[in-house]
Amino acid sequence: MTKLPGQAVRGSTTGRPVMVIMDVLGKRWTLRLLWELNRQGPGTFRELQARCEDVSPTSLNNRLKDLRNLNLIENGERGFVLTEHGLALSALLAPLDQWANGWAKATTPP
Amino acid sequence: MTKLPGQAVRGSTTGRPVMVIMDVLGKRWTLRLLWELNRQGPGTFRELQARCEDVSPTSLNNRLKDLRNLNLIENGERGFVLTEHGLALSALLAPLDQWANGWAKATTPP
DNA sequence: TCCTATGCTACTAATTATGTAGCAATGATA
DNA sequence: TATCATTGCTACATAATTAGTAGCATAGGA
Repeated sequence: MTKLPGQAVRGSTTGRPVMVIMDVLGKRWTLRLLWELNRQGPGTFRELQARCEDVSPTSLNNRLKDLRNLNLIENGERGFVLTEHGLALSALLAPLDQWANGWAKATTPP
Repeated sequence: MTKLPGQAVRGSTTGRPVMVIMDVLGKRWTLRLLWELNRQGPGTFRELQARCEDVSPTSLNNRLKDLRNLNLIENGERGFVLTEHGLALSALLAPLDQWANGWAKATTPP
C-alpha cells in the first residue's frame, strides 16, 4: 500500500526518495495533515478529523497509515505526533502560507 | 472545476490561499509537474508526458488546466512555461530533494 | 499533397476517496 | 461492578478521481 523509499511509485520507477515523498504528498489530505500537526501540534484521531473539517475516518486512517509507514508521524501520549523527519518536512511547507498570500493578491481581483 | 483563491475547497470553507494551493498540490501529478518544469524548463504537452513517465493525457490535461487557471503556468513559445508565481512556488519545493535523501537514509535499511 | 507535431477529447475501466454506521479496547465515573 | 465516554479504527456502499487507449482538428514544413 504505502510506497517506501527505494520502491517504484506512479510516475517514477527509480524509487528516488523525492519521488516517493511527492507521491504521498500528492494524495489528498497529506499536506493538510502535516500542516495541521505542525501548526497546532499533536492531536487525537478525532481532533485531527475536526481540524481537517470532517475528513472521513476512512481517508484519515489511510493517510495516517501512510505517514506512519514513512516514519513521519507516530503514536504518542497525546495522540499522533510528528517525528523528527515529519517535523523537518512540515517545516519546509511553512513558507507556502506567505507565498500563497502574495500569489492570491496578484492573481484574483479584489 | 479548478478552485480559485477565495473559493471553498475540500476541507476548508474559508478559501484561504494556502488551503487552495494545498488542494491542487494534493492532486496527483501537480507537484511532479511543477518539479519538472522547474528542473528541466518549459516543455510541450508530449514532452511533459514523457518527463512524467507517461502520465495519461487525460490527467495531464486536467492538471495543466488547473495550473493555468491558477496562473502558475502559461502557454509560451516552447510549450508550457512557469509563470512568475509558478516559478516562485516550484522554487519552494526544491529543498524537498535534499530533505528526502536524508530522510530515506535514516528511514530505510541499506 | 503528404508528413509531422501540436494540444487536446471521448470513452471505458480501474483506483481512490467519501459518508454513515458502528465495533473493540481503554480508562474514568458512579 | 456497571455504566459511560473516548480512544483508534473498520465495513460497506456510493461517488469522485485517475488511468489507458484511441484518435481528432489544427498548424506548419517539405
